[in-house]
Amino acid sequence: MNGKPVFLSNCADCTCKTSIFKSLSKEELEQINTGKFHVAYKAGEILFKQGTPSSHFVCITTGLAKIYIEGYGKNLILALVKPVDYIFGPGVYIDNKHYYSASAVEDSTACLVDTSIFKKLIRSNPDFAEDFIKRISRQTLFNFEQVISLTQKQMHGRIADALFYLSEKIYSANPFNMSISRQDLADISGMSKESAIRILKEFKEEGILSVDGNIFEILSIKQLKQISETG
Amino acid sequence: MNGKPVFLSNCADCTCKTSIFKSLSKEELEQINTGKFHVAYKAGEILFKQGTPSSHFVCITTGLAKIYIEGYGKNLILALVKPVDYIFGPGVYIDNKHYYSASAVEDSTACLVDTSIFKKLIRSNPDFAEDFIKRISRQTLFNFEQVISLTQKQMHGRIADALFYLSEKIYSANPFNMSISRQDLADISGMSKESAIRILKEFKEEGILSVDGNIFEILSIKQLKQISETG
DNA sequence: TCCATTCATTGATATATGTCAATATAGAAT
DNA sequence: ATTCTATATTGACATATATCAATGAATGGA
Repeated sequence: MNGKPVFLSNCADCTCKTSIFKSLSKEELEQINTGKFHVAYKAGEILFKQGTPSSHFVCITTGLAKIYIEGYGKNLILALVKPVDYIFGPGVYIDNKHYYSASAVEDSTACLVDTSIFKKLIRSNPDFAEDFIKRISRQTLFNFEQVISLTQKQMHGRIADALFYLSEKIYSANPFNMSISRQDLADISGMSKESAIRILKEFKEEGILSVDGNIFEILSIKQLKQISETG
Repeated sequence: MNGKPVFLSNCADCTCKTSIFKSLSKEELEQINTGKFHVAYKAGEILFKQGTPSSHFVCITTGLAKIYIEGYGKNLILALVKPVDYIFGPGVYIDNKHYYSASAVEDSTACLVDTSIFKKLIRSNPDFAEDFIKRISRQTLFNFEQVISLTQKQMHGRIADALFYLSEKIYSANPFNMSISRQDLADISGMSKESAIRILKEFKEEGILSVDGNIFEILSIKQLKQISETG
């Protein structure tokens, strides 16, 4: 795909579709289309809050959002969500509650689709169901990596992992524009923001990372990988 | 259900079925039955190893197993699995690899069913698919609790959580026979075994817990809950 | 029964990490 | 420009936790 995804009010032609919609027929996309909302959020605004009823599937069409668990006094960022990816929490199939909160990190737009339509399609279209299960599975694997990083690595390794996550998975660039705050970086890495800042400083001093305003560049991928590995 | 589940070579009549099989018809159970293996493991034996191909769905019919990720120098126990529950890792829908290892904690027996049969049923039976998704969702919620406990609570809170997990979810008893080792307890709680032992000692001294050989009893659920809450 | 091996326990010590407080910087608003 | 607010940075300090080493207890073979 070349060029930015373009949002169209008609799902069938819209290029902002998340990839799991590819197994849906025109008529099925039409069903999605019917019960759809398109909303704009300013940076910092909350999309939904942990504990509230979850009625809609959320697809991020532009910008960047974070999903995070509000824990004991601090937040843990489970993931950043960029276009075109969707948020569909585990509560939907349990008790229709959100088990994490989501907020916009950058100005963002999102498409909301009623979960009942989604669930109906999972029952009626086995390809779609399978794609959905694959997607959950991939998310679970990501959670595994995350929990191992958070519980078995020291701070340097965790920040290294977070930097790779940002560069490779989120911004898909190496000098990248860091649109998240230091607090967010800390909430990804499971440490205090002061600690996160200190590690960044050390990386700068060792020439592994350069920071110019909000432009981050990983200067030595090899060294940083090494740090990630050795914990 | 009263009395112990009884294993029968015929799935349709066997009471060792995991609850998600309830949405399967007799013929569908017959399919499961055909490609089935029933195996006995001695305590300590490995059921499968992280990184190996995952060809079978594993249902624990007697005993107790642990599933654990082999991380950087130490293990993290993701869950204990008791009868009648099954193990079906996220790798099955990604690359047919195990992303965690499993071993028997007590002498155990298990039924193995080829994953392809399982996947076929998910495509053909929407109720079964939905039950499966519900099950994964519940597991994800459990992972969330776990990661929050591990990353945001101090050792006392984490051991408290582990003790509740054992008493409520695994042994379903209050004076309970602790069949797992201190190392396992530590691997559940994400700390060194020495630290785990020290916390247990403190709980004993404070009269919150009694330990007589392998018999553990939570003496003050209230105080222990308190410790779990305050992190 | 004794030995050998694993598991549990305890103490002493080092260190990774969080907390608190102070200051600096940058953006937004007036 | 100036003030105001949120964010970023730095330092000093307290402490939670791991590591290392030694010992004790329990378990299973021969």
